[in-house]
Amino acid sequence: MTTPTLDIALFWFRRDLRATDNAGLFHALKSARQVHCVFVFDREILDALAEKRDRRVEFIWESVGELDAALKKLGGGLIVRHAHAVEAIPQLALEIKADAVFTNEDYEPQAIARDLAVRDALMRCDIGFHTFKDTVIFEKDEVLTQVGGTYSVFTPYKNAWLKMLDDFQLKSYPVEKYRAHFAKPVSKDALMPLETLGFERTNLKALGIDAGESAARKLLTDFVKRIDDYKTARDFPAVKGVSYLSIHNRFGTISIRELARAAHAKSPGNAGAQTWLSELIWRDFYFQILYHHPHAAKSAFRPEYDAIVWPNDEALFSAWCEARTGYPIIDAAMRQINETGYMHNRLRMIVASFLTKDLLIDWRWGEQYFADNLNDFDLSANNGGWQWAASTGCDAQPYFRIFNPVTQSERFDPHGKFIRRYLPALKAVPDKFIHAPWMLPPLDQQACGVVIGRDYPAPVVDHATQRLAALALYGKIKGKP
DNA sequence: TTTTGAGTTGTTCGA
DNA sequence: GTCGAACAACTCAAA
Repeated sequence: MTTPTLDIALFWFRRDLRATDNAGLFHALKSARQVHCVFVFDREILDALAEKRDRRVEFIWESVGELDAALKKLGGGLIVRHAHAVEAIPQLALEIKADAVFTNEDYEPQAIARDLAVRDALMRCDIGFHTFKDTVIFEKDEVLTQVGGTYSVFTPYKNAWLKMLDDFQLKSYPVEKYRAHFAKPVSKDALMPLETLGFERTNLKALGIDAGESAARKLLTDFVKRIDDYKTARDFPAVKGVSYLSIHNRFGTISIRELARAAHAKSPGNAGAQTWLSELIWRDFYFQILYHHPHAAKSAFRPEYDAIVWPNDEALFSAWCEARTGYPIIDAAMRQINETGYMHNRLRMIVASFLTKDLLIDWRWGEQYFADNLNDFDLSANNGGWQWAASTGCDAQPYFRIFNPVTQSERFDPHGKFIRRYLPALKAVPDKFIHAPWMLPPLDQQACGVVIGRDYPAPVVDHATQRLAALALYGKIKGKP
């Protein structure tokens, strides 16, 4: 064991709410004789939330509670504050007479600005600020082309990523090894009730979404048993085929290295594990894309697509948001996000394609709706996904890839099991018509109690017509700078 | 420098 | 019902 070089350090938790395999925490404990831990409920972020019932805030609050308990078990504990992080961190660092603040790197534009401000404030007090890679396997400048450039196409990025992967990248950071270096927390800084933060309980528990490290590990254990089937099962929203770990990835209640280790261990010869690992690589990919191309957060990754003049019909947008487009797969998917804050990945693609290429609405409207409503919302992945669907992003495939909502529905929800779960009005519609109920002859509509236009909306647009309109819309900007 | 091969998740049309 | 071609042409990354 090395001798600590610092006396007192502060470790700042952000999107890494766990006490195991935590790179920054490990380095803080290794470097300092005494480490205090803090989590700040940042007013900068919380005050901007209009809705006071927010599953994400509740999830964080729950996870922080479990984190505090885990740290106490290790001999430490958590200082919890409700403040502006930019001021609170330097202030706390001074209070505890810290020599340095340690944290894990956050790559989002707003986080980068916040951390710069904190670094500056700390520097003025002669306090160090050290950040570590923890959120990703490979960060911004690690996976580069042969001439040192950054990748903007996924497949070569993935190949280079896999080539670089070794035991070092996958190793765990055993926090418990330096447990003797945890400082005892001060009792007045204990976790406050959710109400004190200005928030209320949501239906998180009722939805079966459990917060914290223990819940994440339980999900992983369960998923690893199903991972062999992942490659095909992941596309069917009515099937339990995916890991459901996205929210834990968002808040770091499980280490990305732990997930990659699980996938990598099974990867050779296991198509499911390979496919899932590939999803983790996508996550790294979009993190580095946004870091190197920050303009993509607000505009098209390929600037020429900013020239598209979106019709942006507000009534159609409302129909999309409120799950009354008349396309069952779209409406069921939108009900899923509205009721649970989650949407199956296949459905995210289908509704995104529908919003941009059938309703001809700016992808940023949809991106914002997802940002407001997804429990697992992550700027880089959400932005990358929307730009992919809108054909304005990294994907080099042509813009005429337009999902047919009926075909997708038939392929990925063949018996309408998912549709019926969220649209009980369509319960009695035969499988043959569940994907396009407007095709039901009027007498049959009467018979199964679903009169189109009365019990379920007529389609707000005609796909074939809108497809051509989308092609024309994108075609207009073709070849222009 | 030039060339070559390829690009997450698709759809439609016509044989 | 199944299958291959067309959708059009560009950019990326490596050879």
